[in-house]
Parts: sequence; C-alpha cells; structure tokens
Amino acid sequence: MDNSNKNTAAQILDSLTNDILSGEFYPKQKLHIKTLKEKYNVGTSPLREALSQLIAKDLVISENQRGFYVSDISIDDLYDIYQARAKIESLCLDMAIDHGDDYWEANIIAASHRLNKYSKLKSIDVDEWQNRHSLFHDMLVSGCKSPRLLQIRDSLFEKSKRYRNLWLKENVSDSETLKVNQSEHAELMNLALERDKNGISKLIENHIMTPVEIIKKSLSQL
Amino acid sequence: MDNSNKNTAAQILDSLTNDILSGEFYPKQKLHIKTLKEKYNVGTSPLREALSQLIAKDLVISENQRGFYVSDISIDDLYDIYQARAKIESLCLDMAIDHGDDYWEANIIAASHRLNKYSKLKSIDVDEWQNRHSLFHDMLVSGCKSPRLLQIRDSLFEKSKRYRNLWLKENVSDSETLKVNQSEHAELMNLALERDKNGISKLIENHIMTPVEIIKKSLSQL
DNA sequence: TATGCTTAAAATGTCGACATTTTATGATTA
DNA sequence: TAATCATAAAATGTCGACATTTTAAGCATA
Repeated sequence: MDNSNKNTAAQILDSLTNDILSGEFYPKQKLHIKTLKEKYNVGTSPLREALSQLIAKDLVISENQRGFYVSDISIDDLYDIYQARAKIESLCLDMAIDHGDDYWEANIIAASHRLNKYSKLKSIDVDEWQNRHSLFHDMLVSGCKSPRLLQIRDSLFEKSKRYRNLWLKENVSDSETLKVNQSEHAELMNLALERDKNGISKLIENHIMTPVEIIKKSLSQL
Repeated sequence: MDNSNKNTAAQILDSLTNDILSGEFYPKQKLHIKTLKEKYNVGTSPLREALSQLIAKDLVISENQRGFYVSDISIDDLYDIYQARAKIESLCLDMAIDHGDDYWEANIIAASHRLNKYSKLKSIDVDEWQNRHSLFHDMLVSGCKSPRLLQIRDSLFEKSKRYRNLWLKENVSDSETLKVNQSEHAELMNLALERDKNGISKLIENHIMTPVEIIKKSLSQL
C-alpha cells in the first residue's frame, strides 16, 4: 500500500503483479523489457528484479535469452488451483477448530455479521463485498496458528485471482447465487462454532469449488 | 544440474540456495553485495536477481537501503515447517490412494526395494541413502496428480533442508534409529497398497515429525 | 564518562552503455 | 516456389559507474 518506503523494484513488483492478476497482461504475453521500462518509467535493474520475483511466484516464466512471458492459464490449472485451495482451506479449518479460542469465535461472528449486512443491500460494490467476504474466511482460518500453511493459503488465493476475476464480474450481482452463497457462509460459521470438523470439511471444499464450473465456461469461450 | 543453458542469475541462484540450505551462510547473516560479487565472480545485476528470487522463496529477507540477510531459523519455525510438511504429505498420500494405478503401485514396490537393500549395507553414504529415501516418498505421493500440491510439497521440503541437515549428520548412521525408520517405510508401503487412508495418514505424520525432537535439541545447543 | 553532532567511509540501488544472442529480412540457389 | 543462407535489426543479459542512503568514526560539549 505505502510505497514511500519501498525501492523501485518492490513498487514495480506490485504493479506488475496487479497487472497480471487483473488480466491487463494476458496469458503467454511476451513481456518486452523495453516496453515495460517505458510503461513503468524505470531502468533495467529494478524491472528485472521484479520479474525475477514473479518467476519464483509462477506468474512469469522466462527462457534464457528469449525473454519473459506471462505464465499460461488453462482449465487444468484452474481446476488444480481451486482443488489445492479447497484442500488447504479445509486443512487450515481443521487446525483452527483444534486451536481456536473465544476470541476466534468472536471474530468469526463479527465478520459474519459484517458480510451478512452487506450482502442484503440492494446495490453491491464488488470490491467492498470481496473485502468482507475475504475477511470472513480469514477469520475462520485464523485459529490455525501455522504461519506456513496460512502463507500457502494466501499464495494459492493470489494465483486463483486470475481466474476468480472471470467469475466475480459475472456472479456477484446475481442474487440467486448470492443467496446460496450466503446460506453456506452461515452454515460454515455454525459448523465452526460447533467444532464439527467433518461437516465443515465437506462444506468448505464444495464452497470453494463452486465457481470452478462457471469459470470453466467463461474460459472455454476465450 | 546442467548450467550451460542457464544465465548467470540462474546459476548464482543455485549456488546461493545451496550455500544457505547447507548452512555455509548462517541464519541472519548479512549478505554484502560486494562480498558476494567477489565470491561468485559476477556483476551486480544477476546477483541481485538471484537474491530477489530468494526473497520470494523466504530464504532471504531485505530491507530497503539496508541490504540482504539470510532469513532466520527458530524452533517455532522448525516445528511449523515440519508440521506443514506432515499435513501436506498426508494430503498428497490421500489423493494418491484415490488416483494411484498399477504403475503407481509398481513404482512404490521398486523404490522400496532399492531403499531396503541400501539400508542393510554396513557402510552407508548419506547422499545415496538420502536419494533413495526421497525417491521412495516421491513414488508414494506420485499418484496424487496435483502439480500445485506437489510443488508446495517440494518447496516445504526444500525449506526443511536447513533443519534436516542437523538431523542427518547425527542419525543416519545410527543403526537403531535406522531400523525403526525402515520398518515404518515397509508399513507405509503396505498401507498404500491396501489403500488404507486413515492408517497411512497417522503413520506419515508421525514419520515426518520424528526428527523434530532431535533437531530441537541440536538447535538449542547452538 | 556519556551524549550528541559533524564528517568521512562504506554500502545500497539505479541507470545507461555494451557485448552477445536471437529474430526478422531479403537475397541466392536449387 | 520453396528452402537455405547471409545480413541487418532487435532484444536480452551483464557490467561498471554514479547518486543516494546508511553506518561508522572522530570530535566537541555537557
């Protein structure tokens, strides 16, 4: 957020990441050094440093002497990422139920309330809904005290954003979908508070996998 | 392995990674640009690109204008990484049991045989044992067809190497430990072939967590 | 002695230039 | 016409220099 304390490389990393996730750069697109330098008004070094980090994050691939490319997307990858997300989320919830305390419960209830209220509005801003939605799920898994697993969860979620964007635009305003979605959130909260591992495991995997079919359709139309 | 087709940055990345994992650079050590340039005989750009990738892999941290440091290790992190590894490995095995076919079974049996034979030798080369051991576990999870989960598994395993090295030197030659270890491997194979998810889940988590206590001791002596 | 300030040394991060490799263009030949 | 080769253009990857920031040293002051 606050770029004032970041060096050029870190700032470009943010911009590039955002531009890839949002789809401004399309999959497999060649990323010409010269073009990027002009676009972001920077020199070679910080740009290449940012690209190097994106390579490690699998958002960019490179071939020696042949430059950089936005990594590809595919239906297989879509399915794989969401599948992995579902399993990891389930794992985190499992551990959260083991370790969650009163504050964990309270945070879930509060986040649920905020999401609930907003979902009932007539006109919904996608970004705001997304914030509240993310926060609700964050609170659910926050009881899982494993930094590494939560980090993996974050990184998978970030990767899924490229696909997720296709879904959000189409469905967050669809009230029928939203209603189903919202009842699942209520149920998730109940199962968490009841510490029902098996129940929440099944539900969360389904919940996360829900968009996949819709995204798959959008994808095959491209 | 074959560096001929890699650019300087990629080569240094390998060297740096290895030197950090092996402990040649100790935790929290300052990584002076100038020193590294002389050590690896390279210029600024490829060096900083390699460091950038190590940042993304959490092996290096950096503060703007204050340089690069080897990321720290701790008992908490040791525990967290191994815990995460145990859970992910269990998850992969679960999926492998769902999807594994005859070839999967055959590969497990073959890898088990190779590990078995080598473990019975009087003098054991740590590297060779490590190779066969890794391959056995690789075969077990290979039935899990999720590239992302396997990638996460690899990355966690790499991170654990910094700690694992402390254990290996002390215990791979200890015949008593090795015997227990070996019987667990046999049991893992049986459970996989019998498709016993619950059984293998418990065993693998224990198996992976075994070294933690020993490493913890080594760590607190440092 | 301890604290704060000034100045010098060292280190970081960025830039533009250059050498090398790849790609595109166009001519030559079968 | 198609294929091959030579040449020119473009792009990549590396280097060393330079500006900026941080750190250390030395000095003065309380």
